[in-house]
Amino acid sequence: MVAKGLTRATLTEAALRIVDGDGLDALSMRRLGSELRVDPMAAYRHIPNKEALLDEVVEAVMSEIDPDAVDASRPWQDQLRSLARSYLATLRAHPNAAPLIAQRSLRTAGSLRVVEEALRIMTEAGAQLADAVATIDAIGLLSSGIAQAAGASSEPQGGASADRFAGLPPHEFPLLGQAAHAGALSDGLADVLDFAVDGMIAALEAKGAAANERLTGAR
Amino acid sequence: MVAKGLTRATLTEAALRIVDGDGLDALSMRRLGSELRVDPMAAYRHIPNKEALLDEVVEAVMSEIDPDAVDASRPWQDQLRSLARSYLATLRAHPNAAPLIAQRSLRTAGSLRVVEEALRIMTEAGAQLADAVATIDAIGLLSSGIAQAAGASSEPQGGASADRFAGLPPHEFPLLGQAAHAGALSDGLADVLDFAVDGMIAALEAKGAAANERLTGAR
DNA sequence: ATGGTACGTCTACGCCGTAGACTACTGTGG
DNA sequence: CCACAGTAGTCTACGGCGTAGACGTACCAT
Repeated sequence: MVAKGLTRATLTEAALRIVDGDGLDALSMRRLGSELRVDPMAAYRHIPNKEALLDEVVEAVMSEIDPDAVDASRPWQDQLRSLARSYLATLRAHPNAAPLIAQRSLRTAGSLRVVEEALRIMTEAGAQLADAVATIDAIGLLSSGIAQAAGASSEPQGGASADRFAGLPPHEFPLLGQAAHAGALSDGLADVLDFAVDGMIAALEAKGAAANERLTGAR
Repeated sequence: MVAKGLTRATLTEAALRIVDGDGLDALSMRRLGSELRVDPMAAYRHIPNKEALLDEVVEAVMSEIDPDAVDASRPWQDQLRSLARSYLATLRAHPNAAPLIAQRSLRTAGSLRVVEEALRIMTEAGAQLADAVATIDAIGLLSSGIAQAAGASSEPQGGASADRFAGLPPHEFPLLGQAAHAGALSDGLADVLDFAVDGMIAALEAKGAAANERLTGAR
């Protein structure tokens, strides 16, 4: 009586379930085994070590992103914004896995489709490849950072992190205190990505416009 | 013969030395003890648990940033750029500690001075507080992400990460392959921050200009 | 039927964070 | 001057971790 039919996919699925439900620290090989009603060491028939399992988890999350969801008929700016939003939304669906993704994001194969798609959108709009890479890097880094921060702040207590800033000595930190009272520090995290993306779009537009003027001999 | 004169500061210093030298995983209470030629449990006379020690390490790194290094006579855009650069430079000096900072950055007191300073620069230039917060958040998140990625990529092997992308099937990922060959993926990480900051500056300028026009009734 | 192979199990090793009892020293009030 | 309380470092031990290596057991092709 062996044949529990364990596979890499089953393991990954269970691992992600544990991480989502009980946090990254809760994911141990022993816990994984008990989740699947199997000896902890059984996993090692399918993965070389825990690192590989974590890679698989990252891969699983990243493959939830659907790069084809963007409407190709919209202007490239909208496409880029939409891509960034779905990237962030996916990460926010797995806040506990965000630290993993922050460390491995660009190195995992699952995100390559999204990256390629974003590069296509921007270069077809006339952007330099290096600028496009910078933009998509920034989007990836920001998204994982935001998802991570959002996950971390909600776990310890409720939303008391804003209160800590609100209690700062107002003479030393007037603006921070003000921002805390306005809720800008805690609520606005998701807006950070939009703001940054808009900013980078503006920069790309400016560069593109300058290049066009140079080409057409205008100005 | 007891009196080794252990203090919180000594512990923090040794901890950071271990992290910088041998990586985050190398920092264990036992290792910390042996580094200071002291029983591992001795640390617990000065800190409640390892979490607190990690907080101290983050604090130590953050306090290396000197927010007064920016030249107040320069335009606010340059001040912001300079602040962002010194933030990133500090984090890059401790790449192994970057994951810690990514998780705790805004929650630690040491970074508050920098944040306050950045908010002051931007709001004095006419930016909305919420936009200023978004900008500084993005700078913090990007910097820690960049420092972390830079540290992670150099540790496993040399710089072979670019080669992995270079070996991708060119039909599926033409732009990624191109970017890899151009070195844009690995070398350009530091430029990402500059690019994003420039973009956000552009956005702030645009918003400011629009607000000014509205105020003066121009256009 | 038999031998090989894939998969799950078991035991054990050396790490980890840290609780709790113990010891040696220091500075203070009688 | 001394007892005594408090402080700082030590020791032992517990439960948990990742995983190496030996061991069974069920299947499949010969």
